[in-house]
Amino acid sequence: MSEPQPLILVVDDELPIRRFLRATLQDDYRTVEAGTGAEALSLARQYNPDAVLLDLGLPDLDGLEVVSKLRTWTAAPIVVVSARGREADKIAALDGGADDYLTKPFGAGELLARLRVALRHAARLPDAQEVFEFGDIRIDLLFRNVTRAGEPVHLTPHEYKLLVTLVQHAGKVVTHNLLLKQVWGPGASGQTHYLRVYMAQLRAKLEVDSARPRFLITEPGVGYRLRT
Amino acid sequence: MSEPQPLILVVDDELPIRRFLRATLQDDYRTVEAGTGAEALSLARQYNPDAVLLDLGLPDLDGLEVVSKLRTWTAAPIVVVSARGREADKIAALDGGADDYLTKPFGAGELLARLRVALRHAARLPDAQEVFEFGDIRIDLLFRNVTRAGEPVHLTPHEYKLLVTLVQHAGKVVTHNLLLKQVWGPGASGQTHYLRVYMAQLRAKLEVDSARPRFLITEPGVGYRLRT
DNA sequence: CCCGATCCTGACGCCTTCTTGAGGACTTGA
DNA sequence: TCAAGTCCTCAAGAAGGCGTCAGGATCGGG
Repeated sequence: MSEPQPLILVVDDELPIRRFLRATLQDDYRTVEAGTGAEALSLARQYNPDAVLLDLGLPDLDGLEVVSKLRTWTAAPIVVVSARGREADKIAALDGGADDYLTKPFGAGELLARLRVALRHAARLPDAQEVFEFGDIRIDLLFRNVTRAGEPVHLTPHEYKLLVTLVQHAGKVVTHNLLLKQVWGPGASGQTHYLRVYMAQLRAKLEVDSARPRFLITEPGVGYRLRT
Repeated sequence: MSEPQPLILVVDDELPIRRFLRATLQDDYRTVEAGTGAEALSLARQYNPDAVLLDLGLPDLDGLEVVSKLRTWTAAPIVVVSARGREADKIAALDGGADDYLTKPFGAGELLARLRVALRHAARLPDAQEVFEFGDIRIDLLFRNVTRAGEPVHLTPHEYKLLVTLVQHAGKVVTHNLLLKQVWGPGASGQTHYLRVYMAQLRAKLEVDSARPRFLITEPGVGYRLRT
């Protein structure tokens, strides 16, 4: 059985360019096309593409916003295509979560090669798990849902990010600095007090006895760990 | 335990460019430099860098050959930097195993951003399992877990660092000064009493008979050794 | 503009960990 | 046998990390 062709979400508001991209990709990939940022986000949810080809110049949303919105729930590679060639634009996009940045005009061959690189990277990743369960806790990364014994648990943004970071390293010790960087961004290094406060809140919401946690384990002097 | 700066192998035969790259990288990374392909391969083996920055125009080997040779044994990201901007060159390099391709001239900011992308990808790859076992003791460096006969053993930060240092030189004698430097940092030189106290604690937690240690061996006047 | 949710910050007590010291055992060589 | 150096053990006080709580600042939606 041959593998199905990867699915690429193509996002561009100009029809001629979409046509060019479609023609370029059609031999090796299946494509889905969106003309606006909102449409892109909706189709991405719907089709869960293997990669996204994204033009930054969209009529409704800023391209960077699309990138960061996508990044909240998917690790699929995003290749940005843009007429803007300024270095600051490239840096913003790449640091914002894009995996590559191509400046128009570019050759079809280079686009395909860079797309192959992106898909190569994605293929090496372990399948991104979307649902985690431990005890009576259930975490759905796709829908940003957390339930305990079936009951929905409301988490604030920081609490949720903290939990996700722990979940993504399930079983391993996650150092204070890594947690701080993931949740509060770089520059929060050393503010371990944040972690104490938010871990306490997470425990209050998820643990039976927050004084004797079963899952959210403290590793003194090092960090925290999610026991599976 | 703070995370060390990533190590970048910089390969370019022109000294001024190497200097430029070094200056660009020096705030965020440690660098190793090579001027030829052969040197690059040898240094890569020796240092196992987190990423490689490679100029294709080398005096001895073809740049593509360096890429494919590296790819036979390492998955570290390779960012190609080249004066050749022809599309065919880019395609060949990217399909040959490079992860990105920058055409000179390029901005320092873009280089750094693309390097961050490359390292971000590498960080998501599954880590190599690092487990050491001797007797009924099992040490998992990745999970920071220590078990004895299957039962988890709780170690304080200093105890754990001390054990890790010994494990990393398993079988060999580790001098007092090296242990002190690794665990207590520079400036603790001469405080061998620390070692006595902490070795005693380790033995109490890991050995059957701490008076007759099977693994944590004293080398009088020199240091300690982990017998395997 | 107001209100609620969320985030930051500080204070406090508890507990673990680290440091330091003292005493005794062992080894080695004179 | 003695002396000197090195090592082990035990314990107590100091230091620092952690959990908890609550007040006030800040943010965002209505």
